[in-house]
Amino acid sequence: MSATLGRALAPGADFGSGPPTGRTVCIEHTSANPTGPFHIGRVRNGIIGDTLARVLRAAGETVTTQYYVDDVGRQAAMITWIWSKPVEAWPPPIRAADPGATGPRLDGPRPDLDLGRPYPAVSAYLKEHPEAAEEVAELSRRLEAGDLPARHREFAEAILRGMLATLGRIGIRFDEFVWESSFLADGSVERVVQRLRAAPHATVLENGALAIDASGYGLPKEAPQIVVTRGDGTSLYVTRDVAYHLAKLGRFERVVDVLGQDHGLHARTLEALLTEVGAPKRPEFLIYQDITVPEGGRMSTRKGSAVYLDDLLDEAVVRARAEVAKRRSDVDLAELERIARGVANGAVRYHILRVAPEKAVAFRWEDALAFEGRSGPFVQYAHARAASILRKGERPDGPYEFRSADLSDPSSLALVRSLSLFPRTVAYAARTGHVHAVAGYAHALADEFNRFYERVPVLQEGPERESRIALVGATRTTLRRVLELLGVEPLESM
RNA sequence: GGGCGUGUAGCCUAGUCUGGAUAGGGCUCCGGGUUCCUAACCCGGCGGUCGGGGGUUCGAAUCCCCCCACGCCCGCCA
Repeated sequence: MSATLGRALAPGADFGSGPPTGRTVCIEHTSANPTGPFHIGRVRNGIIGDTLARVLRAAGETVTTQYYVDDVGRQAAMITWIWSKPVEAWPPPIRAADPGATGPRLDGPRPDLDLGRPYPAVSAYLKEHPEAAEEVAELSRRLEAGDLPARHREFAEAILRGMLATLGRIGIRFDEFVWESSFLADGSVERVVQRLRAAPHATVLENGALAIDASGYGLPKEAPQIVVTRGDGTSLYVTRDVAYHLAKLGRFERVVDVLGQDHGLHARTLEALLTEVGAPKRPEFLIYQDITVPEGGRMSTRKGSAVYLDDLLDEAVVRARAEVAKRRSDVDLAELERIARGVANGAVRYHILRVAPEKAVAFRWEDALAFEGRSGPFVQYAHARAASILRKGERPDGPYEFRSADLSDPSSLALVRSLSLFPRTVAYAARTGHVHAVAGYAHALADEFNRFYERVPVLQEGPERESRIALVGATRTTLRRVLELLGVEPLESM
């Protein structure tokens, strides 16, 4: 007991953190194409990736997060294709999707909405209009040749800016952005192609396309070959991804990619190509399953089944505001708003994190907005209770002193036991990538504290008072730490 | 057809890597709890063929084999 409490209460120490490993690790996550706002399906990637980064940092790793921006593919080409035309010249079906558009609006509060709005219509239109599709294909070829149209990068950056603002609402930020075009510009894609040409299983197809015979890599039988350049010599996405990964593998000791299950085959293809070019090591993949709609199927912007993160967060704030207003007549509007946002964001982040990544999640509003039970607000509430006791005990930040003998009742012992589990939980999550274990631990600790709270009158005058305050101090610190790992705001009151 | 993933009470979920005793939680539902540190809480109750069948083992949700269901992927797209 003394050891656990001592570590949890040590001033300045990060209870639960491991010593620095000296190891550098790159976590690539999210990497959504800049084509429009995030829906909740896409953002599972970011929430898992961001949390993994926090957990690995706590475990002592030196973490760099990267967002890989695809600015040279067909999707990027579609955005530039449509916005390079005067709006009056847009095909009517696309025009109909964004009737208010007058031209590319880059300086609005939501450039991802402004520029991404016509995207689904463009996508649909191209399927039925080969001549337009050919224009986009031609543009795509230009992009890949390094011939970027005047405002191309501007469009991509604007949409990305809007998307990142949304992610920022739930605490997701990136250390670095890596643009796919940079690997074409610096010649590294070309070097990859050269190496693959000389690789053990290289073959040239009838039309001149370069491929790798993948039969030895255990890939599906129907995909015996990995094509790395088209007949016209241009590279494919996976080829450019090899260049990106060689750069990452050369710079970081560990490389982790957070990928949706639909990219599972891509991951194995990438591994095969990295082996072919003689890469010294390989990336680790953290694969998560989709968030589906209750009726089944993935979220789709075009089908109208997508739930946007911003809308979810807005609704969460509305509901949280009502909850806070119900019980806090003592706070002003600004404070009420601050608490509501913290609760709302905590609920949404926790809802995604509570489930193992390999489980598919059927999105339901009432689940995502739950503030009770196994939820973010449940843990936040326990933290707020602890903080409140410490304020009233006039020991918000210590110093804390305890005698083990004062904490020999079952509730205190159980709480200490729960606290002692924190370091190994962090270590486990870091080792396995099972960040949901941290969410589970957070709930278990909050649960144990709530029981303690119910049974032990901490501030009651008596010989145990100081020790009990110390135990609450240790719990508050640990709850704060675990909430930070989850990216959920540790509210001082709610 | 092949590959990958998932299947645990009405619903959601932990545990499966590393086999161990009555399979933990949450939601819903029912019944309690507030002169006392925030009731977004606590206590009790209802509810389980751990997808099915074989096998290994003293012992299987967990390991092996077969099958079933669901999801995703199997482009010179990304």
